[in-house]
Amino acid sequence: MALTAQDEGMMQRLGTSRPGLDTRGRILEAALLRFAQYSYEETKLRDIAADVGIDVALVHRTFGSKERLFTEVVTIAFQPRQLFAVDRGELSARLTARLLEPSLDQALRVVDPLDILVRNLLSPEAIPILRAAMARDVVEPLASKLDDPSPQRAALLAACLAGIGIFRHVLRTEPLLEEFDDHIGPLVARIIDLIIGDAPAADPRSATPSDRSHQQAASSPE
Amino acid sequence: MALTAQDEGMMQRLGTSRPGLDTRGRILEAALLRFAQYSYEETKLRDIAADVGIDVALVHRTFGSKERLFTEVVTIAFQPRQLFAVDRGELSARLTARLLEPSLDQALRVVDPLDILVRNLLSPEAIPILRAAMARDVVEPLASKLDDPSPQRAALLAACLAGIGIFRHVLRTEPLLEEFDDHIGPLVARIIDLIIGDAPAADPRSATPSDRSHQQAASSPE
DNA sequence: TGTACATGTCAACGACGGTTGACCTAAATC
DNA sequence: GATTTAGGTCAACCGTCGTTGACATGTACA
Repeated sequence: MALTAQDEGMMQRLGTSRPGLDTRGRILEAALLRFAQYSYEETKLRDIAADVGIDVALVHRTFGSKERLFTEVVTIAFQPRQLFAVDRGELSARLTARLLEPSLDQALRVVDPLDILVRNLLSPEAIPILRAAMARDVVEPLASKLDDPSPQRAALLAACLAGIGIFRHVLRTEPLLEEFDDHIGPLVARIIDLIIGDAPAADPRSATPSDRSHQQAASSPE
Repeated sequence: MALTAQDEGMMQRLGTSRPGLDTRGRILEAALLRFAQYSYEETKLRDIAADVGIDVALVHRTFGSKERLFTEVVTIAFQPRQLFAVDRGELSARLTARLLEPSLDQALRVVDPLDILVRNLLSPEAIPILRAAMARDVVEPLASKLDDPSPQRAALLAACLAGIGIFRHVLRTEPLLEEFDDHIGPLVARIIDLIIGDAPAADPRSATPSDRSHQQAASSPE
């Protein structure tokens, strides 16, 4: 993910306007980082252009519009990153580990779907794009790994993970800021396990104390 | 947007420039609804002004700036709504019920902290304001109700709830859109119970993230 | 060689939205 | 009655940002 030394070397070697030299790719790369770090509105084409070292107009015309650039970024970022390509047993460990990472890591320039999602979840123009990507690249593949094939659990899991990600990396809520310790880390893992957990047969009607109250709650408002 | 019949009646009854007639209050009310339904950037002072039936300039000058208006809105919305003023046993029911509500309900003019939070969580200018309100009005009072006095569980709970709220009301993720049914509703309640759940003593050390044995913990709080 | 096309730059347009200042009007005050 | 003052309008300012069009340059190809 460097763009730097090597690429610039190539730049010089190949001349400024060498056709193939993938300015497009470099724009995408820069955009990826920007959108993972800032919201849709915060991310300005001019900044991306500056990152790459070209003019805004070129950024714009290369992709047709900011929206289309974002769409490509999302598509790339949501590319099956094999985050889910593990046994169900390892899933919570994997996901917890991801959440544990100290921060959206621009130092390593690792861009994860979660980064993009978390940063842009509320931007009106980004929402439709993210919704589609979520369904296609997250909820569906995740659901297919669960005993319960319905997408609801998968969506619920994604929602909770995103919530935690937002509170940590965007809102920067104090108590969640530190490295998850022995106390909170396993709790997160348990939440994940609970959601992806055993068969849906978890018996909605009878058991948990929350059930009774849930019933009344459902019928009450209004 | 709303504030129609009754308000306009008052308007006429009292004359256009009746001093006390709390134009300020009406602005706040309109702003509350706007910010609960749209993001910070989406919410335009001009719209709020139109809602109230006055000029933008007045809205602006009444509060000094958009930011300060937002701050007041947040302060009001986060006012102890006694969402947490229940026994711990009822907490998950209460919170689940809140999440169950069909949508951010502008018809009933019920504005909840969750609405405001969920809509504005990513707006750069809103974040510092929300962070403060979260800590003061949510995490702290919530934490005080838990066995585990540390604010981490409370923050974690808030994060998950916000995530679910965002996916439902903002992203509008398909599988979470319908009313929570018997299947997913109790699951949410169990998640909540798990987080606020039993003593932190849940053995942090031994539990590997993928440890399955803790399912019961969810179903037997208290 | 000349023409086409890709790769760029530069300057400006145009919409939007928070903010500001001049001004108007009607109560309240002296 | 004159003056202050709060409540309010109107028009314009100003910065930002996606977007567009005119133009330059170099490589490819007939």
